[in-house]
Amino acid sequence: MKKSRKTTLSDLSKALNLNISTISRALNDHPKVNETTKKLIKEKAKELDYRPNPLAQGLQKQNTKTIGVIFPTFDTNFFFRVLKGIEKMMHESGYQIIISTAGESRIQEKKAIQSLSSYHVSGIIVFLSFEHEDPSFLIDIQDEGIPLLFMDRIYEEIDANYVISDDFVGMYDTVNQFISKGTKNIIHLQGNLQISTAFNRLLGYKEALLKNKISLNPDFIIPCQHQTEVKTGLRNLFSKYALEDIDLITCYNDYYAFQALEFLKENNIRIPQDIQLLGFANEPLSVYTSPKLSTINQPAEEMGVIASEMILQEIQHNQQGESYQFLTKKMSTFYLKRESTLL
Amino acid sequence: MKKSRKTTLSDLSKALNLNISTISRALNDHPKVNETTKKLIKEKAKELDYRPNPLAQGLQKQNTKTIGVIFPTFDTNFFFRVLKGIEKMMHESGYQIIISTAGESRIQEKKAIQSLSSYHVSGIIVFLSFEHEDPSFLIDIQDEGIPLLFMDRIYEEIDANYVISDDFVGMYDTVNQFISKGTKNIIHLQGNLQISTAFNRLLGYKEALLKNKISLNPDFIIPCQHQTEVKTGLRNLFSKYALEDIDLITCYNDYYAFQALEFLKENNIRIPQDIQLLGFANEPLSVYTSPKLSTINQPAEEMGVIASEMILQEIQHNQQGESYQFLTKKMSTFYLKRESTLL
DNA sequence: CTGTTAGCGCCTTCAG
DNA sequence: CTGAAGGCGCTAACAG
Repeated sequence: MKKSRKTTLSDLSKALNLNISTISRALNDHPKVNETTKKLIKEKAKELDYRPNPLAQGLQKQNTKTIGVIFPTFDTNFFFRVLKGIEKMMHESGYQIIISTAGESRIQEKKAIQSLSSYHVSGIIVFLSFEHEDPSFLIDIQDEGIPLLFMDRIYEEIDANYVISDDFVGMYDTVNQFISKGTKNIIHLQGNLQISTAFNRLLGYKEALLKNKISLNPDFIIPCQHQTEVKTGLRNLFSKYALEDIDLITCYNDYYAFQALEFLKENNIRIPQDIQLLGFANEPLSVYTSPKLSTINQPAEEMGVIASEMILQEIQHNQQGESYQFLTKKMSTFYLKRESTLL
Repeated sequence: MKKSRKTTLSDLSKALNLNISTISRALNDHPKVNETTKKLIKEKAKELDYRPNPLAQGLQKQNTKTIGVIFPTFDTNFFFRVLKGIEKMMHESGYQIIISTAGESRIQEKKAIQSLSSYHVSGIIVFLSFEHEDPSFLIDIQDEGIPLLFMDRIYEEIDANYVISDDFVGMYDTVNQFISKGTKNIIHLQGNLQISTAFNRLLGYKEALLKNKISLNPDFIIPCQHQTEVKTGLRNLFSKYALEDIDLITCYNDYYAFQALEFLKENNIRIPQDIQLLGFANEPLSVYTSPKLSTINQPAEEMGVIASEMILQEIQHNQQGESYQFLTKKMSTFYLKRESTLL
């Protein structure tokens, strides 16, 4: 039950009768170290299973090879897939990932980000869910030299890298396509508009109607703060409208669509014959429903990869003192027909 | 564009003309500090937005308030739910979470754990996926004073906390119950036996047959390394057996069951009238299939919570130099009838 | 109650 | 090419 300590540089230094700084240099492949001693040191290091202490390194260099990631919650699979992409890239580049979820309030969100910054992470990939009236705390973090990359949401005030999926275009194009093929009465199950993705998807829906000169029926936009409200919303709708009045239901996301699917099935409404149903996000489970859910694909994992590449780029540039030009990368979405739609 | 530095203790010290250690003590609520100066210091700290540097603290105290979590992969929703539980508890207790995925080889797995240990995390919650012939590296980490808690898998050689779901009993009880109600011919879609959960679920199946004196038909155990092999396996089975020869298909997990579901539907086999189907794990998506999947529930989020509580306990005991008695907590599973089974 | 000092493990000048 | 010394930010032991 020996509480063994990790071997440190000074352990090596003693073991080899060399100065600690020589050891340090050798291990960092400093050019001005004798090749033979370097080899000697490295061997000894391996023998004693030396592993540098990232805390000490971080304290010294003000930079740990660690990337922070902030999620609003672990609720949807989408984040999971993004994370997988991030994970892959970062580990390839030798970075650790430290994850924090922001919880349910903007105060917690702020705290989570600040806590990450105090860990001297090399950069933070941020999914923000709340509207921050005063985003200056984000700018403060950038000023401390920590690159921020925002996912899926744009802040006009903040100069940074952005990776977003094209929510607007995805919805717009798809609805447009349905209309042009004769679909008339289209519902939208709208998400929480505080969240920009919900806002943009709704916007895509509206614009597509507008473009086709279809007047907006307010009853056809059903606001749901959460997927649990979907069924009630639909019940209301159908208390006022007949089955024939509705052709297609579009949704803020796949989870909303799953709820709608259940509702329709419970009421013996056939999909897609009676009503078509369209999700958004292409969650992996959407292939398992029956009928299989048609949806709009979002390249989640790829978004993670791209985000990682971008923030790594920025980090590198900063380290070398070069200037860096921020980018906004829009990931394209596309309509994925399965069984819950006809077209 | 000022590259502002974070405010440190010595900044406060200068600003207030007080010794740095007084500042430190005041901020840590050390009893022997004058209440007025303490108040003064805290106000100044807030004013300058002082936040302690966890790297420095960690270096000093050999203990960061951080918990490492190792996952084999981000593939299944189960981990996600466990993570949610961990997340909740840890943030309540003021711990950060640092996540690492182990990747596809035992070498990477080892590296991931060691890397976490070098971060001086306060503890590590470990999902191991591979068989390690020489688990001494795990013991080394324990010797360094870092508590390890293993999830969902037991290592006889390693003294530690364990949280596992009762795979054996879950499968055993359920199959037993089906048999006692007259179900005869039961298939098991077996997972990769390297993984102990797969092994235990298979074992539960076998023992249930044994207990009821049903002889084991080797054709009825279909080994699948991965869910992608399920359909082929079933195709083979049905090339040899008729529909009437099979009453129930049990599965290593829900994903296997989803594949089986697809296969059965593709072949116009009715569920549950012709064949019943039983999953394992109660993945959230299992309610969205049709028919809805009957499964064996695993309390994923709760497992995360319990694991967190246990490792936090151990950490606390260690810090106070008390002795600590390791526990093995078995989370109970239960049969959850939905629509894909009759009983 | 407060100040002084040393050190956690590492890197980086500056000398030699 | 190698050694000595200082410091990153913080805490803890020892004085006063």
